[in-house]
Amino acid sequence: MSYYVTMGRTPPHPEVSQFDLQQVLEALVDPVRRSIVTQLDSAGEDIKCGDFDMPVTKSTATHHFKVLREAGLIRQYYVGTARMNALRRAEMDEAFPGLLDALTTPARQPA
Amino acid sequence: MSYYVTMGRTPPHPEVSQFDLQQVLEALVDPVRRSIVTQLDSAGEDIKCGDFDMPVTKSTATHHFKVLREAGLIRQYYVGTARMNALRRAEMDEAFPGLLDALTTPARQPA
DNA sequence: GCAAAAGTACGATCGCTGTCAAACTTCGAC
DNA sequence: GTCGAAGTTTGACAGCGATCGTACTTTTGC
Repeated sequence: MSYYVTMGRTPPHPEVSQFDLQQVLEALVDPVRRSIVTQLDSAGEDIKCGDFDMPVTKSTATHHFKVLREAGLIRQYYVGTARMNALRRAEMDEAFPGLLDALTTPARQPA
Repeated sequence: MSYYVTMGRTPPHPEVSQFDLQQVLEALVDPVRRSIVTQLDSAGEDIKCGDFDMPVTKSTATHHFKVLREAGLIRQYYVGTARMNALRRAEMDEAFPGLLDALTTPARQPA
């Protein structure tokens, strides 16, 4: 367990300047992934992969986290064997003002 | 050419109370459809199907308009042989405040 | 060291959707 | 009425992406 090894397990994260609207929308259009974002937003704190409420297997969950991470929506880091997930709120707001607000705010009319 | 016939050609439109976020996002995730919405928004007036700048054939365009209409994003009506398209801005804002703003406002950071 | 826990990687399905071409319908103009 | 313009409908096709199971890796705790 060295610092180097830990870094080697840190996946790549895009910078704000690299955020792409198309990619972000493709990430958010999936209900499971949108639920992940919503849970992170309402929790207000980082959540480990295994602690989300999700109707899919672990391998599928890994896929969803990867899509969210590569779009810039979440930041992932390890704590022991657990992978923590943090919502990149401020950075998303900087790139796409109002977008996350519109999606995390409960809708007015719809059922 | 009677009033009845004209009505018979009017396609069904959902009411605001029936708008569904999932459906709206699925409509807006497609670049061609998002471009349609953007063009309507910046034009500020109704546009006929044939007057949009689109990289697809007519039959594909028909499909895209249908998806947008069924999601509640546009309202369609006939004027002669031309089918006009109106952005349902106010109704969308009522159902999902800030969503269209976030998508029609040019992004800050991204390329 | 070893086993268990937590995720990841890889292949394989499988359904959905964006696309087109071709045939058809509707309306307006002449 | 005939013709052209404008869209629609239908069927086919291709590619993508969500899903799962299985095998693998990494770390912690004993």
